[in-house]
Amino acid sequence: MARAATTSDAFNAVAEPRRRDILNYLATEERSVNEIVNAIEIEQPSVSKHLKVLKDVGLVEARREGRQMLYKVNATAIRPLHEWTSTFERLWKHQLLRVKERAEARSEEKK
Amino acid sequence: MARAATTSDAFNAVAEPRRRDILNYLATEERSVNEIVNAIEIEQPSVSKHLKVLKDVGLVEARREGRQMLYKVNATAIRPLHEWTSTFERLWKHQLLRVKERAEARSEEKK
DNA sequence: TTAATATATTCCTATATAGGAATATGTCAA
DNA sequence: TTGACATATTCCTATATAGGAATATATTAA
Repeated sequence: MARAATTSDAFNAVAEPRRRDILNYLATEERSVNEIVNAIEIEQPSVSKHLKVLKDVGLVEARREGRQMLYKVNATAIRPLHEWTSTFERLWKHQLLRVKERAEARSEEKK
Repeated sequence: MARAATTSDAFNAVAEPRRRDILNYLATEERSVNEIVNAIEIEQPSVSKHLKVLKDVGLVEARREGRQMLYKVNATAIRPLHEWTSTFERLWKHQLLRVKERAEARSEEKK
């Protein structure tokens, strides 16, 4: 079996760094394909293909305006990712706390 | 060009659902490979391979104890993912707020 | 040493890309 | 209609899996 399709869910779609670049760029505003092409440095066909993947998993929405297609982020589709990572937040806070404690213990020893 | 390696970063490693299953299972406690195999329903060689990927990107740490290898989550490696998704939090809260507002406007019309 | 247990690795194959090149489709203006 | 602009699609190929099967390695106990 091969890897799951990039369009199988937001996790897979977002694994590709270029697609995260696109989402980051769209975070502030709705943009046309050409604006994306100019902002990120990728060929237009590649951008269109990435946008298709993002659209398939609901991470972006598109609407036509004249000759242009305007894309914007559908942030709610990113939420499951955020929520999954949140279940580990308690753990890394705990981890970082222990790192800090150890550092303090070490500086205490030196006194 | 093919897709980036699963070991290229946490985003790619975590795209595979089985690996998220493993991380979820390890979230509560350090576990041996066999415990993982029994908990998740995957063949042992597959589990070992997934663990290798997770270890390569620093998502888990391993230590030997007798014949067993004990794995635990390194939660700090999940943090970049959490942080990236957080940049969109403002957006989905805004989106959900507007959905709510529209619903309220509709129910107001009906009165 | 040998056997048993625990885990890792290798070999195999079907499958799915990502990007480049070329081309198709869609929309507007003259 | 025709040309120009904007975007999408198709075709191609190198590459990287994920899982199954078989086997290798490591560790302990007898």
